[in-house]
Amino acid sequence: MPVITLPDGAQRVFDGPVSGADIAADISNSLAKKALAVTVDGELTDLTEPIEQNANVAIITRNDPEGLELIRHDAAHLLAQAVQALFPGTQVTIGPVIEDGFYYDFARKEPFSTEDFAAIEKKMHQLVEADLPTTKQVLPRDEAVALFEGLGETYKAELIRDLPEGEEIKIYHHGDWFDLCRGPHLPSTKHIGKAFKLTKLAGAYWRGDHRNEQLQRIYGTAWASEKELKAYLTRIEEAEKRDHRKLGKQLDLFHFQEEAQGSVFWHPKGLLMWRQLEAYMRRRLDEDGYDEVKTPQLLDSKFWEQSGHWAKFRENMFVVPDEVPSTEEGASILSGDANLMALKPMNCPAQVQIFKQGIRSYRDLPIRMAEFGCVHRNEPHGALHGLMRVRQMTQDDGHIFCREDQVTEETTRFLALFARVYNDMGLSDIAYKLATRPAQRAGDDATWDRAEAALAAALEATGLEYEIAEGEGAFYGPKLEFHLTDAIGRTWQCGTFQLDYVMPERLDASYVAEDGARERPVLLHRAVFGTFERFLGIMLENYAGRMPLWLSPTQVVVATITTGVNDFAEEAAAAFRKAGIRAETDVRNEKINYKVREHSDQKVPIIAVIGEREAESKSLSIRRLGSKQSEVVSLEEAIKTIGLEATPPDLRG
RNA sequence: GCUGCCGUAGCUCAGAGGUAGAGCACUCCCUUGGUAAGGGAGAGGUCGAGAGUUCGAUUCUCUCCGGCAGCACCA
Repeated sequence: MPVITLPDGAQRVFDGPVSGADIAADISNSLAKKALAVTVDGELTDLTEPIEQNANVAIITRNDPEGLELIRHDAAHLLAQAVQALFPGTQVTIGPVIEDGFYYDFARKEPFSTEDFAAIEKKMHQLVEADLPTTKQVLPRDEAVALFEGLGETYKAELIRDLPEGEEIKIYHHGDWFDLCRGPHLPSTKHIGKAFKLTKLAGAYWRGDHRNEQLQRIYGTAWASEKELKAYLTRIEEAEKRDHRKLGKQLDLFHFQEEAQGSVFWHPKGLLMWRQLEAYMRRRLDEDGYDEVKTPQLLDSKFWEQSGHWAKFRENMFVVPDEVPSTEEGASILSGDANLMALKPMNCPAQVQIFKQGIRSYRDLPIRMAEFGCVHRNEPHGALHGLMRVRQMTQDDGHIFCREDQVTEETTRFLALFARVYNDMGLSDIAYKLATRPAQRAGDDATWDRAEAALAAALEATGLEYEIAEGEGAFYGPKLEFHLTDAIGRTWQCGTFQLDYVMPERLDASYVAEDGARERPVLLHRAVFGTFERFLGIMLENYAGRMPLWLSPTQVVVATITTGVNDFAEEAAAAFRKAGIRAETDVRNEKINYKVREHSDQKVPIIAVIGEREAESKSLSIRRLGSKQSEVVSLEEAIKTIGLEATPPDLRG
């Protein structure tokens, strides 16, 4: 006699096992029609699954978040079903739900093309129309393997073999098509609805390993209603306009060209933003007890061998011989006797050399060393992505050398600095991750245990929510990663904080402890922005190019209405500049409408218009970006208020 | 690096087996106009590079280079 408790607290008693469908029907006819699945004591399950004991049950419809998940999951099956109907011989593999949609990975010799999408979608719609019922079948492992192997579905058979012992092997049928699946699923294909669309086609490695064969992945998006689908597509379209690569071109901030792929040509306006960020960060670091240093670009390979980077990353380093090759030898000199140097891919070994000069005492610690360090990494072609992933980048890098008993305090201190900076930048959507030991690593397990525990403890103390990124740590230590999201939802690691017991050992850094013994310092690698390149990319997308006043390359454009007032315009602009405000004039023989439009397109935050009236009274008509209003104020007043507003956040009173 | 798609004027894009087009931007002329495009004229292209097919290729085929999306990688 199961007692079913519904979300509103109401209870219903049934005299035997009861399914979600029965319960929905018991409540109302309309609910029975809308029901997609149920949660039983919080666990999502099929509508047909019998419930034999007392339970809290909620009926899931397409308007519930779980309902949307189901729609997407079923849409993935639908895609596979349609593809196998249209392209016989295609093998299915996996097809999970992802943010905003789903994908399915297929194995097929011939490539799919996005031109196939129309036909596939059409087939999918037909299958929805056909309203194929879903049925579940549980099979013994051997039979399941045999079933899929018999169909030539070797990937599925492999998946079944690898399922943990004791796990129920479930096959879901949609009409006469079926797939191995954990479930649950919608009652029938009709419930998927019409609000789906195939979006892109890409390669993906079987089981995420590049040594395996590559599959063809078809992505799709699916929603509870066509209205939501349309809203999603519009949202993506809008977001693409905020792409920092587009903004970089439109606003004349930077460019790339193939003679220096992955490296940025910074134009004057882009560099102005960079300079504001750099000056800001330098002030923050000064205030927080860092000593700024500058280390060489090219270092002997022996440092990289010592540090372990040579073994792990040589392929991704720019290596140069340290002598001028003669023409005949030139070609082979890299593999010859010449001593090898490398452009630094990171700053730590170089900064450690500064630490190692002279003898350090425990009294000197912590030493906080900072560097705006330009590094080069030969990233794979396919990895390059605008400012987000480049080959030459400048990190706001820093290394803290401290005693073990200072680790917690330094971590906390860094987290406070990080929070201050991101707050000043107006960035709040940050994901915190604790990246733990990777498979290939240096240092023994006891050291890793210690390092991971220390980082976790410091993080816990801050109360920040974080997720564990298993195996994602650096080869020398665990990391705290700070991820930000770009315009279309991709996430990028910006800041980082790494706890390292290995590098000091390898590079033989030590200090004299209280008892006179030599001790290894703990090395904390840290960056707040990460790199200026990526951080600027994130900022541009975050603000859609409308940067806060203090970061705007041009803060004010003084635009004239007639040439008769040009002198006053020049006078006003000069006065702005004298007050530290970045001002330009626009005295072209153009209409004011035209000028307003052009500077608005260029996202200039303030346009100061001068006509006869303003010139006479030594005033300006101030128009803010995004506003249609304008306000006439005296030149002195404008300088005062704009000057105040343009003050970097850390310098405001 | 892998898979798929793309590469035409400074920018955004159209085009087709027979010597290439638009809008904006640019230059010049007219216009002195009050808050998101005033008018006219002009200049601008080895159609990413190379090879092949063809009487003829920017268009078709192949190779390379670059870009985009995803995967893999990311000290």
